[in-house]
Amino acid sequence: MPELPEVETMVRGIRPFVEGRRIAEVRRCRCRCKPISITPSFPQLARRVAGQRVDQVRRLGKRVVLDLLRGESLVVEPRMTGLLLLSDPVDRAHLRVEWRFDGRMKHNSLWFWDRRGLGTISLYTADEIARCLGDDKLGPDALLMTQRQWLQSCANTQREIKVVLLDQRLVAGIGNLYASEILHLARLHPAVPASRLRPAEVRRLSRAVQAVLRQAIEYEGSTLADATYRTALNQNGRYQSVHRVYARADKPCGTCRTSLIVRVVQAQRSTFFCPNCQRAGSSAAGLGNGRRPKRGRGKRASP
DNA sequence: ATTAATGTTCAGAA
DNA sequence: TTTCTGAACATTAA
Repeated sequence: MPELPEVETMVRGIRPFVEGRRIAEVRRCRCRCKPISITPSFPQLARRVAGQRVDQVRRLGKRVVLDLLRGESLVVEPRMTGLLLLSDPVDRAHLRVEWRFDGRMKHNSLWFWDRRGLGTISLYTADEIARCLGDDKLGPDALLMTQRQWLQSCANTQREIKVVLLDQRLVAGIGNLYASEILHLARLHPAVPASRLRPAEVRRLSRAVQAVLRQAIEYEGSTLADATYRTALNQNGRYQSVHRVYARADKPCGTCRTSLIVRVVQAQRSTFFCPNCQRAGSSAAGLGNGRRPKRGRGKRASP
């Protein structure tokens, strides 16, 4: 499930073979699955993109953006099982779209592959990007979010911190897998209301976000048991070997070796955590500032 | 054979 | 305003 590290890995992988090149042709691959969502229609998109040169490849939250020299942008949203590939994939059954480039390099095509088909491809003008993916729809990138921004965002909502991490309007890039890993590293219980986190805890959270995402990028993302996620060159990610909690229900916690990892459901999605390392009440025992009840804001504002 | 589970986003409801 | 629910989809496991 491509989250920030996987999408960043896609961007870095395809960049050398895509930036600066001219798109000769866009083709829809024939597969018998239902067609994925393409905006505007595929023929229109293909016509507007053919002959255009790619200026820049970048990541916007969990999306890959190909800025074209003429000013429009292709936005690829992998969602659950979407991938960008440079090398001809083994499973051709779920290829969706191919971009062919002019010239000859080691790789001359870019494919969008998507087993479940929830992914989308859109061609946007600059206006449309601002409207559909602007600051009101997408929070700061998780790698750029400051401690101050975390403090502010956490103070503003009573929702459980795990659920908050998944809210792309608050912070862009974190998904279900990394949310669990981040909270484990930060030693925070996933069900704590965000507004109840103390400053020291928010600081741990902010640092854990950085640490987990950076290392996950270094390891080129997580390829789970179903082997869906692959890098652009069709390699496995390696961060799954670092996972402490995700998909490890009933296994011993690798950190404390005392408790078993627990799976709970929050907002209809699995959360994994260690009930020993991630206690609901106060943790941060050793750190100065031992206040606890203060964090008021508990009562509803009456209208 | 049916059913549940998987996770991201968005529309629409509470 | 804020938070919650279900639909979209393909595949696998129970």
